Amino acid sequence: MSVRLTEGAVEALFKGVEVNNPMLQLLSIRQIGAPSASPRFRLMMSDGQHSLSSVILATQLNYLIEQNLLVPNCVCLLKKIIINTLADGRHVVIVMDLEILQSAEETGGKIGNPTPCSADGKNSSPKKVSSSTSVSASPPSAAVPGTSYSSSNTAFSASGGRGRGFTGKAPVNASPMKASPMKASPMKASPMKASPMKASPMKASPMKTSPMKASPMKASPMKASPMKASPMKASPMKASPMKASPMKASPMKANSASPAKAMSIANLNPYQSKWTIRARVTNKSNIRTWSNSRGEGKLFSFEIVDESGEIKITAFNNEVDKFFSLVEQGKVYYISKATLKAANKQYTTLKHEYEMTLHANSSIVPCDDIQGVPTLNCDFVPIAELENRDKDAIIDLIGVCKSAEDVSRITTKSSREVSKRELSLIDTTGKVVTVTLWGDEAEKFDSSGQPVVAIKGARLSDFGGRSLSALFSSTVMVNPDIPEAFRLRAWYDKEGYALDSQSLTETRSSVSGSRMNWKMLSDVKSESMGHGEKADYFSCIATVVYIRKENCLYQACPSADCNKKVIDQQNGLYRCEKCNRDFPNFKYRLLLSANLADFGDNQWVTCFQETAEVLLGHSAEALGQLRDTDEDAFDEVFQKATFRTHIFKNRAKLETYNDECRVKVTVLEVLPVNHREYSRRLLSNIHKLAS
DNA sequence: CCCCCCCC
Repeated sequence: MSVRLTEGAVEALFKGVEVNNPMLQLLSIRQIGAPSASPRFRLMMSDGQHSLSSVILATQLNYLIEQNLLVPNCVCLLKKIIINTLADGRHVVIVMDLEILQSAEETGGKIGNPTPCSADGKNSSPKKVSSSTSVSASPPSAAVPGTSYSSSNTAFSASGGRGRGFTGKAPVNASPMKASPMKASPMKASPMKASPMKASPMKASPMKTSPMKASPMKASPMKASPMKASPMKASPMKASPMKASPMKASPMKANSASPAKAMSIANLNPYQSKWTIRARVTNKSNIRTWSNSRGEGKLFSFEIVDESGEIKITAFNNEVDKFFSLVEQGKVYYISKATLKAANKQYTTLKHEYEMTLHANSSIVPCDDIQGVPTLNCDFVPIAELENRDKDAIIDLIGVCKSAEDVSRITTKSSREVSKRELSLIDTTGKVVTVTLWGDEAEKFDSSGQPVVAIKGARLSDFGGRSLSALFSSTVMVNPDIPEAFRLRAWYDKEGYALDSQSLTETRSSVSGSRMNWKMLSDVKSESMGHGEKADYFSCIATVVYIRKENCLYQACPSADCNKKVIDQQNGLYRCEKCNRDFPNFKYRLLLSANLADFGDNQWVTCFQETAEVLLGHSAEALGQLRDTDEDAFDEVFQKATFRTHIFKNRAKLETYNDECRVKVTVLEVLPVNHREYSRRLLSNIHKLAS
């Protein structure tokens, strides 16, 4: 079988015209520069008519040569190339990604009799281009911002383990090449595919991700106080990241010596130095110092985002002095003349192949034109879904901070002191998860008012089942100005707060701790609980067998701290004796009597407002409305709450009522039972009964 | 050129 080389492609490339997906034959390989751990290979490629020797293989493809996959006479599809223009006007083609479509054996020798392209005017009569790749040199002026390259198949498209969405540009395969000869080739099954990146990951998800990405976002990351002065504001993202501009569909485009105004982050690479990007700072670190055998110094780093992707930037020493105060979280800048190097995947949570280092000539200029520059790309994972995610996954999460611990100091294994604070976040899945904040973020966090908290890039741990930990690279936002946050706020205030929510994180303080004084209901009588001077506190796992719905609601004084029952004056006013005032309104409060049972006994208990709301799964206010408007629905609430099993934390105290002494049990907290705890208690009780 | 991501 034979493949068809892309006629005319070599001549086009020689002239600096980009060709999308040319199919070329490799004629020879030469190592250039000093031998090193990462050598450079120069290739001579042919289209059957001409040959071109100014072709350099990007080092990440060196393995193809080392493994003898890329050998003379094989036929390659160049899937991503970059054309660099040298000072003297010559062009160098960097091959970023290629696929070997036909082995040297299959090809069986040199195709045609190509003559070398050289600067001596050999190319004065451009040949007609083969139908498989229309070569048309667009004028440089046609370049648009962010598309200084023709797009290609797979290079730089999103892939990898990061769960969050990536608003990268869709890969546009503009190549008219249809049936890939590869399909028919026996090579297909072999590891000849040169692309180091997974193919076609883009179709996987950008659209299914949260609407946030398509929305303007005003966030207030805690770590950035300047944010308060300059709220992040972004114009809406293009609704469809999958849509390609006509420009990008152009199979070829002239490589401009003076690059277009803005390059996209996803296209940044070490092989081209003349670029400017326009991007928003999303995650600025503090200044850190280091001291090791190689020396000492200071640095800070930050991450930037544009509509194509994200990249990390680091500044050292002089550049720290120069740029630290200029670079503000949330602001947009033009950035140019920085060094690109391979990202150390061990340390980055971003997906970019490269990261950036600022140097003496680097330029960072604030940019007022923020049109189209997105803010954070978050792909929030529902809390219930965390159970199905792998340990160590990097997760974006949003939830209402139901509760938070006080900040505490811990000492790490390496004897460093650090502050930490644990938050309990809940979302509409009704599940709760513990998130740990560290350092400054832990100290500054204010949980008052149960704020909505969004975290980009937290790490999932399997501690206590499932829990999350903020990283240095995480961004924590309190009450971010995004639709998800508004939705969560409304949901929580309406119903979420009254949910008998279950935590994915089992902590000692919540349930399984030694602080729990576990009892069976029969112990209340047999141990004469509540008979002492002080009340007895105990916990049990029990099932609700009856809830008295009569008189469970009362009309209470509407003032904030008064829950006194009001007297209906029958004139539209309600009197609070305690406040000595008449009010035009009241609030509903719950005071519930329920009968709980376990295998040994049953017990009447009292639930006040908060515990009653959890038990019934509705707010007192909602129940009051329901009783007044829909009695069937009201009854159903009680039916649904009956025969449910929970953990009850209780207080037992002897009370005298109408000259009769009896133990009153008040429920202080209702917690969900998980299977593990249930089994543990069951075993413990069996032991107790047996002894 | 850093690379710390911690604790129960």
